[in-house]
Amino acid sequence: MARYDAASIEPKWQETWREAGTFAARRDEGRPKYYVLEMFPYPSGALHIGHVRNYTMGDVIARHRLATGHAVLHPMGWDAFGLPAENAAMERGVHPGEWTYQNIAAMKEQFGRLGLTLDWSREFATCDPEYYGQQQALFLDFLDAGLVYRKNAVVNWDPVDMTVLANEQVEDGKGWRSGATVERRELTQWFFKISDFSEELLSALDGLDAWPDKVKTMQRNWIGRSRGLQCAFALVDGPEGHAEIEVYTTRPDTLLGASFVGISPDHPLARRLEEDDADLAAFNAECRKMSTAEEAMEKAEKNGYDTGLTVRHPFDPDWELPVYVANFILMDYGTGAIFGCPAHDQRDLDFARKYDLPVISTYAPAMGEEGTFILPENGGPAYVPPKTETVRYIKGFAGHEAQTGNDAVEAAIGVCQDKGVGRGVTRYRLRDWGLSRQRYWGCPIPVVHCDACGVVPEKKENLPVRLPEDVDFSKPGNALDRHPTWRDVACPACGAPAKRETDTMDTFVDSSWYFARFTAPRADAPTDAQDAAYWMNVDQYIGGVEHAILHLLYSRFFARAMHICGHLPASAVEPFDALFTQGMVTHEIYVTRDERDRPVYHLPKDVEWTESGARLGSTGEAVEVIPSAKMSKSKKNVVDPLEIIDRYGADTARWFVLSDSPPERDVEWTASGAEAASKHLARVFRIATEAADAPAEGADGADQALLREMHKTIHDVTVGIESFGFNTSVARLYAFTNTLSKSDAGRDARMRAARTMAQLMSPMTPHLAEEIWSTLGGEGLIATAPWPEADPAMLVDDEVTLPVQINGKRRTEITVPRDLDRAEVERRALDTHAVKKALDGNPPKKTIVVPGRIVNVVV
RNA sequence: GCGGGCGUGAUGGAAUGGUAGACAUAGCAGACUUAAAAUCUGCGGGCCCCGGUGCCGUGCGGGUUCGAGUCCCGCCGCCCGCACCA
Repeated sequence: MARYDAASIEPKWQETWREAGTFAARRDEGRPKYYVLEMFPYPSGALHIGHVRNYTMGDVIARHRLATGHAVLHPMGWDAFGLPAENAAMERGVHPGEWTYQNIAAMKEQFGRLGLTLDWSREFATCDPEYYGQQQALFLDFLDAGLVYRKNAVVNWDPVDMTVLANEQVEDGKGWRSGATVERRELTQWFFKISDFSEELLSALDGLDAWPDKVKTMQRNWIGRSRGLQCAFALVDGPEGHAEIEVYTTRPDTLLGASFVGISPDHPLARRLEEDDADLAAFNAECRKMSTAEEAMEKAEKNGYDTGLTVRHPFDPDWELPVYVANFILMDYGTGAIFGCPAHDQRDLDFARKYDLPVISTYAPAMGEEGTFILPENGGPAYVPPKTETVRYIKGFAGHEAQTGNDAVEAAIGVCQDKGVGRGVTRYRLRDWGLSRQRYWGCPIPVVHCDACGVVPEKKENLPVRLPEDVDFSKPGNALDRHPTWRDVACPACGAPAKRETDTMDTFVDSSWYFARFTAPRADAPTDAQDAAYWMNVDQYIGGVEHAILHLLYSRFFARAMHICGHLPASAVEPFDALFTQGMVTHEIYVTRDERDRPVYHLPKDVEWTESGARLGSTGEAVEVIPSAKMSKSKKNVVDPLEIIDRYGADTARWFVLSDSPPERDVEWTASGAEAASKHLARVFRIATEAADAPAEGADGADQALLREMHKTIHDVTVGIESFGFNTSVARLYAFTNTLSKSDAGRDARMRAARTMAQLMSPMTPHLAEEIWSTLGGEGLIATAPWPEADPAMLVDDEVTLPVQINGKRRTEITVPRDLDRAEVERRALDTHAVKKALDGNPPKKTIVVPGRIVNVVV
């Protein structure tokens, strides 16, 4: 009897599939198409177990669809631009391109061992000039269509390294390399006009039925449509040209609770006032020494600076309110100015208490709902009920005394407009997408700056604008910008000497259309109309929930923009029909500190466990263990799946990552269990191949019992795969293995059951399945054999056991024919000893019979 | 801070509002074996006047329901995102 030997089986079948071209995607108008896509990886150089989980899930879907007769597109590529390559260049002196392509080669080899159904003929990396050249063509088309523009925006500036920092590179307000305090600096940058699509991107979410609700909710909140009032507070003795402050508020119903007006440190008035006020200039400078990350701003202590100016309340010219510059007001949102209503906003209340400003409630809980309510002016917290709740207005000026916040806001807007105080507006939180990056390793923005002509787009025939190879990474900053000659170019318009743009594109641009490029990866335009029409949309997109907002929103925008420019059909403006967000694989993090107390991360395989705790295997240095977090290259808490593949085979790794944890949930990686998965596959192989040696005649009824169980398994496993319940499919297959091993059925039934089991396992453990299939005389490749179908007649049992509850607690059970009518079920339940005893001769108060499920008797 | 999610035995987890703990891992006991490995069988939430038609039990506290792990409200803990990490 042959033993299960993954090391010999797996390469054999991989070779067979490769030679047969089993997984090459072909347009076939006679079949339904199915495009399954997992978010493509950053080529860190090492496949980690999170990748294995992610790509195995997609592979299960792809293999299942292949078996159900679909023309499947399952491509793979590399999200290859980005910071890590530049960091490697600075740390090790290796060129980012060389480093990246080496990593790609290494990872591709690792991918190859997993037995995935990938069509490698469509592979590309976003750093390939062929890809980013097409991306530059898209940029030029977007520019033509008015979807791109330039404006000033703030960046994190490291004054020592003289370079722009990513938010990730700012730690506690300091640059990660220099340790210098980071400042904000304004640069002219390129923007995509995603805000033009705010309403469209919001309302179209309603049609995405196969997206997780949580992702749609996050996107809705991110886009953040709000209805409010824009109105002006007239300045008393303001500087010239500053007659009033325009504010935006979503709570105009609280206008009579206003106690101050706050403006952003970047507000034009704040900038004007700091010219004459050194203290304010210092305050603003301090505010600008903050990371551009919104999170940092929200967490920072709320500070204000009293400008000494006052404004008049729009309803009462005698009511003057102080004007503060406040560090928590964003210039990017609304008008960069607010009025503060401390009674109904905790942040404003904290601010008012800090600067001794009045607190004026405009509403309080409705009559009869006061409970232990304390007015904020009497020391209570800010009263901020949901806008849907009915409250009682103390200082209302519009609508009823008792009304919901929503009604009050609309009424207030109406009254204000009638009075000529402001106007109702709809706003969105979503900001335009700044795509400029001051870095080398990205897609060059294909424009030229000419003294005479201004900003001139590069000619399409000159694309791609290639990155230069000879670059210097000995200094921080943009290596492209300091290249001696690359910038020098003739103006595409007038031919005079001009300078290339040295900013490159955000890597989110690269990943915002790769799914479309996969449909025609070698086309000499961004897409090919026929291929796009055939393959789009992505039927199933799979990736991490960490991409729930930015990547997915940007891709939705890009698909619309590409449609406007003629690169995608109208049917593809929502590019992902179904989305699944798989959980992350987490792992402990191991850290030591360098001489400047900065963290140095270590791979789990470099850490050894001794009695005295975790230590570095190489030096014995003690290692600090930080609790599990998302596996990331930067934290180095990654596990090498190759070790498992080397030891047990790819099928074991695949089986293991699919079992146990539900795919949408995070899973903590532990080494234990791989052994068990491997044993199980060996058992499956043995039980399946032994079926051929079974006696021709089985025990009475055993064939029928086995086949009945087989059909139930087909049903359950299929449902599991189609609903991303891979762990339950695996569990069901474990159970069926036990059934088969204990069965007394005859040879034919057992071989049939074993072949079916192999088919059901084939999406998860494809090599093992092929081996069993061929051993048991299956026809052709199991990869393309038609998926088994469950016979509905075999799924139902003749008798069912119903639990009988008394007052909701299970007390006994009855076994009845499946179709027994409700009244008879009730009669039999009431006839049980337990129920009769509980009733004690009295009639039941109520009896609930749920056919096929349960009986509940209320006494 | 704001937005979103998650929380069930020692462990991973199962459960259209209907028998909580399927399936598996670790563990324990047994069979086979000179022995080990492999394999097979069984046990497997807690408590107790422990074999009973017994009590408790799905992070904590309330609520809705004939019935709640599941729905609602309020907490606690952990995780993700916050626009220049990808």
